[in-house]
Amino acid sequence: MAERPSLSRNGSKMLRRPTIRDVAQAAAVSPGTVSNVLTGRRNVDPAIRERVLGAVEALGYRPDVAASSLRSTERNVVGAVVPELTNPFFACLVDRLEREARAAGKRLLVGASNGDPLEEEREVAALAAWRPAGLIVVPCDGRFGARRLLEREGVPFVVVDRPLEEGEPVDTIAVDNAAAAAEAAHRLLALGHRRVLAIASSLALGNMRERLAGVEAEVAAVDGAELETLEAGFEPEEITTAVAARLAREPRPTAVFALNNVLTLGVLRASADIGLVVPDDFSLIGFDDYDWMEVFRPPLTAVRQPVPELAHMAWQRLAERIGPAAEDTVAGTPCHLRLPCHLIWRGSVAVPPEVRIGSSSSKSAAATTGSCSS
Amino acid sequence: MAERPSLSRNGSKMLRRPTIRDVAQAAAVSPGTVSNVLTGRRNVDPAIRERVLGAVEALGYRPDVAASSLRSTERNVVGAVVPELTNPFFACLVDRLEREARAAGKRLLVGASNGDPLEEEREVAALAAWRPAGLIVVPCDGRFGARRLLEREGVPFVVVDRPLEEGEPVDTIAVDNAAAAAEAAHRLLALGHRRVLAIASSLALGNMRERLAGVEAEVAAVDGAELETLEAGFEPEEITTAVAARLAREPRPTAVFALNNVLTLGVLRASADIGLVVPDDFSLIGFDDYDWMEVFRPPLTAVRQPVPELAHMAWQRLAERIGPAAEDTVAGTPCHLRLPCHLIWRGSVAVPPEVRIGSSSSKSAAATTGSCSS
DNA sequence: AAGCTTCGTTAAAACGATTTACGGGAGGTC
DNA sequence: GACCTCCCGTAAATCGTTTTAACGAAGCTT
Repeated sequence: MAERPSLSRNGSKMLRRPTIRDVAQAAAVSPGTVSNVLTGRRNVDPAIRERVLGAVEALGYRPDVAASSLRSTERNVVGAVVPELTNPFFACLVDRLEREARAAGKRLLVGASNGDPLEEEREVAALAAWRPAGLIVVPCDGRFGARRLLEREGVPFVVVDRPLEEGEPVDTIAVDNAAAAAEAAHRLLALGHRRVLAIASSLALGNMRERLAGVEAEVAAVDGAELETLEAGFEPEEITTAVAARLAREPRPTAVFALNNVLTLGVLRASADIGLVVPDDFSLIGFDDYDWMEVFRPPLTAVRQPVPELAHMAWQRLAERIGPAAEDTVAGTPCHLRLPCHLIWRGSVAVPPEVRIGSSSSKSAAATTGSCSS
Repeated sequence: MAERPSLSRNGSKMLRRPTIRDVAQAAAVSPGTVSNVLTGRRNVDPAIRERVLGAVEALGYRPDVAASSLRSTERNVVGAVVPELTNPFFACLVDRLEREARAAGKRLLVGASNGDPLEEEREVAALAAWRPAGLIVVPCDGRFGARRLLEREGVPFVVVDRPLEEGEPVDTIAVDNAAAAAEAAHRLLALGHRRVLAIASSLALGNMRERLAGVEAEVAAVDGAELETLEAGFEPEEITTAVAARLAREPRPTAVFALNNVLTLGVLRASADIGLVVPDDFSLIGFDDYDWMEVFRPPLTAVRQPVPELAHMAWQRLAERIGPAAEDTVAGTPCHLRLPCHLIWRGSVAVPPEVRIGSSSSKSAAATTGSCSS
């Protein structure tokens, strides 16, 4: 029971942080009782509880997270790995996950893979070392090699936004990419567009493949309609040049569908570079909707993803996996949840020139109701 | 030395995660030696080191972070608290800080205060419980009440982006708000603008006050020039209505300076709502520059902040505070670093109508070189 | 060759909390 | 009143790692 007033280097008197033993001593109880008061695991006499809380307050005691999580069976962190923090879609996702975590009394540990499977694996491994309750991952390719590690280590995880390759028995929370893309394509076709260009980042991504499939199905159903696909990559510059190169070439598509927010921006940049005007020279729909798209001129038609719901459902699913007896009840039934998107109809889509000549109707397309059929 | 093969609930054979003792046993050395190999704190015989690393690999051993940071003197996390994760400015900051942390072998723990000083304090307290090496904070008001807690607890911290109230001996890394705002204002005045509206979120924020001061100084130096200030808040809706209300009233300013990215968006929304056109009805400059502003029509003139440098300097400063003998060498000299911004001149600023009538020069302002004088 | 330093390994203590096992007192039943 | 149960507080064990202290071997000096 030796005293340890521990001086700091500069000699000033700086008491070390109070431990649970200090609190126990101040309240004249045992450390175990203090723990019981703070964690609430066992009942404690009200008078004693007050004394303990008083001592906690007086000393400014705050439990050491490392010590707590070392001994405790309770896991108090959840990891999240996303391709990039600066992409507003992922930023929003992380923000919502952080709120979910806080509401559950846990801390969210975020990691970025920067689109590199190797970094992703490193990040997943690093997070696994924290003994997290689970991981929420947006994989940067359809393989998600790091899943082996998680399975070996017994860490529950949920995949968000980007479905893995077919047949993987993995919990997946995503939007209904095919339906949302199909609805957008359907509207374009209905207006008379026959040359549609769909721009994806990479076909290695499940969400991109699904969106393309949705568009493809609609285009195939319309006689004389042609779908062209462009794989434009991830970096702004490469996207811009790739898109500009295509748009400068005849025959130019009458409608362009940018399959994520970075691509939408790339299309706008390319379009500006080569002097094309939306929607006069081509119509534009983007997957992902952001504030600035509403005030853009023309206002951009876009598919809005329900990111908060995505985060909520991912969290909920992970909670099920974590909960007591999780293995018995939900192990055999990996869920593949699909949330409906919402098509926001604005002014960046017009009737194509061919139709425009034939009919005398107004140039800009009339907005019909744009709710997404789930 | 009892065996513990620990079965999981569903009865499948699942060995517990290997510990350092397992590795030690497999390599026929003591746990201390394994630790020395992995942390590199002490020299280990090459042959033994190979044996240990082999055992680590074979068992898939990964040190438990909680146990490690409980015992170690080394602090392996750094906390970051920002007002909101979804604001691209903070998202970018967090992204860069995360990279800095990773490069330093630490993990960044991010927390959001959502603009609420109480939440901020809770978040800071929560992060302090992790025994972080330090904290990087963007406070949500000029008081930063949570600093008491940090000082009491002895946690080093650096304030970023928003300087505290005068006279606070606190490390602060920010941009040169006054100079950047002054340069922008100077350019507006030089074009002939005399009614300037500066829109801030809240005057409780140090960065806003500095930016206003920069504008004010320039306006005061020009005869007949008037500066009007609007405090528009933080939420998109309130900003939009406040700005719209002002812009609908005569006399309308000929130039608007939105003092952050959210405000810029608010101005654009308000402008669209009441049917005004930039730059015909008023010129617009925004603090903060983002990708979409370049492709906007008209392209938005903006002040670009050096966020990566901001993050780098903040990290570096924190490292100094953390490093050995930090108290002796740097304690008495809180630094107030100011990084230069860059004015990106685009098409959203025009010559005001008064001048336009008088002269026969082109309507849109000619772009002169726009580098920011530090 | 004795004595001293240096180097590398090990056993054991320590970090700060939670959990377990135990024990004493109160209350209830027969 | 004996006996059993329940409740609640305490002491001690424990989590998995790092650090400290001790120790033997090897190298160097004189």
